[in-house]
Amino acid sequence: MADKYDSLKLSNQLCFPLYACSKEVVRKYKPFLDKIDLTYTQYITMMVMWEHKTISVKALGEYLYLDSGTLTPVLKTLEKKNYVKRTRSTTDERFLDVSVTPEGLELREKALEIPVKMGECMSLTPEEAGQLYTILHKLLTKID
Amino acid sequence: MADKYDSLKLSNQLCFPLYACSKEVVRKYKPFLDKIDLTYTQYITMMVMWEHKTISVKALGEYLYLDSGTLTPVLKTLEKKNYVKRTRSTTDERFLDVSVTPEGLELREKALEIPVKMGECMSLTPEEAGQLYTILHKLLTKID
DNA sequence: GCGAATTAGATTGTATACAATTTAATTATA
DNA sequence: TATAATTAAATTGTATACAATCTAATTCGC
Repeated sequence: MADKYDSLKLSNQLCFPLYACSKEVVRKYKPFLDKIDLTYTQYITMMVMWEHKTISVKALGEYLYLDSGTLTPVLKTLEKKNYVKRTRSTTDERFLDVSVTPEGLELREKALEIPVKMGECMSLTPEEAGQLYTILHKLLTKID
Repeated sequence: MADKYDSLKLSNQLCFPLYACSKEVVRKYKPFLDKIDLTYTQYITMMVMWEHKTISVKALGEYLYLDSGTLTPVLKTLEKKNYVKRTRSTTDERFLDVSVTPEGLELREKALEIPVKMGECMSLTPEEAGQLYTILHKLLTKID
């Protein structure tokens, strides 16, 4: 029953389940993230902030695969919530330094349960999780 | 060097590479999709239309994991481009039937090269592609 | 050292996503 | 069968994403 359009079937795509899975997993985070009043994008931004304390928007964007068009409004929102501070770099004024605030660091404690809860939702064996991790990282580094 | 915050590191997340990969792959489609003047969301919608010819918005949303809030504007755009037609169902007027037009079917020919080109970009071995496919489908079905 | 090229971030415009609500049609039930 | 409950789309509001452009600061080439 093969025909020349088989490659255009949704069920034969690799990209589509990637896209759909990503959305569904992010959606799955929502109830947990609601508890600490963060969106998923704000959450991954805070993850970088917790690890680096101070970082430029450019470097942040490289970690998160996001550009300033996305990050600027996200960082302004996080600043309004008092989780980060934005200051122009003194050595090179083109750079904007983002720093986590004490309130931002406190949030880290409340966020600790999130990876645990999410792991429980994902019902993958450790082998599958490992394979998925390896393949996704290969894709991420090899794609451009 | 393990500390209690390790699980909150971006590099230890499984969801983040999923999210980042999905975005990067969709971005990779752009040059190919630009040639046929479709966005990625419009493209996957047309993929379902090519296969089903006529389908309700509800069924379309189940295939694509999208709700009417997303699909209504996408379908209106595709209708404006003359690729689909939207008609209220006569048997149950709550349903909206979406049908592919002759112009929409013509587009299928031009889209044929897209999965080929994308496959070349993705640099995964057949084993990896198979594993990824299997794991993503498991995740998609098991997550809710 | 100075004009050109580059760079970082902000802005603008377009297109998703999705939760929550609304509207209209259909079905279930007392 | 009249009303309540349910259902499918559309609408509203908020938050991304990202390409393209803009602005200001810095660096490069001569």
